[in-house]
Amino acid sequence: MTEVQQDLEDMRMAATAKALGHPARLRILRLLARTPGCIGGDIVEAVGLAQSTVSEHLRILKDAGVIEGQIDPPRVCYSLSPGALQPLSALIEELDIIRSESACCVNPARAQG
Amino acid sequence: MTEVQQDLEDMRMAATAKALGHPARLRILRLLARTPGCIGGDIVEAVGLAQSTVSEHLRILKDAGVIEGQIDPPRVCYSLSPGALQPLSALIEELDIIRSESACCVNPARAQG
DNA sequence: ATCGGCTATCGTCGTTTACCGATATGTTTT
DNA sequence: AAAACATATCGGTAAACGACGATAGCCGAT
Repeated sequence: MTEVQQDLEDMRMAATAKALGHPARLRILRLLARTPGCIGGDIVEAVGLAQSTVSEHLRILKDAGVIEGQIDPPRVCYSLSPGALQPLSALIEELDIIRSESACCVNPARAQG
Repeated sequence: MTEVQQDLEDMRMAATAKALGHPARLRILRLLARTPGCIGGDIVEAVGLAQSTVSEHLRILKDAGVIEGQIDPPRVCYSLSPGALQPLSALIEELDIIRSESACCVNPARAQG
């Protein structure tokens, strides 16, 4: 992977992580994961914020590709985008693997100092 | 788990996700994972930002508990905090599991509509 | 005691976020 | 056509973020 590709990848993953970076949005995601059918204003009630604020959080999640909305007038049915968080999950795993393959942080030359 | 505990948990996880929500910080994490010894200004060079900016990113990562810094004068040796990202990883997995256990988003009553 | 290298903090600036109430949009029902 | 409903967007405000240069703090070396 070239440097530029890596940068783009980083930007996308950072955007995904950023979308998860708010308690209300995590709450929304949990709610969507567990609620099978179309829910509407239920989300508003569940998170305890104004409707416009919740709508904004939903937009952020949608822009990040974490959720999808399908129109079902007069509602919009939101649901998790399957696999959208996979890259982030993979990164976490990757960091752990790389780390454990490398020596500990402490420089060997200093480890005895 | 009580509602309040869940909220606290959400706040912590959101804070972790937020810390990952910037390309420069992902870059730093990858660098730290792969670099065995103590690196210092190398990080500054690698991310291509001002030293003060990088220091700020490091502080954010440290505050979120994602990395640790151990003093090795006149440097500070940063390294990944093992397991710090595990809760986030677990959440992602949890969302996927819950989702796949539930019916699809579409309300059955409307699926044929 | 001073110098030099490394990291942290401060002050600043412009941008973005979070939140809300109010309003607009779009769709079904009456 | 109008009413009812759900969601999106707008306008505004306060706070947080990202970036930088300048400067302060720390410690080893001279």
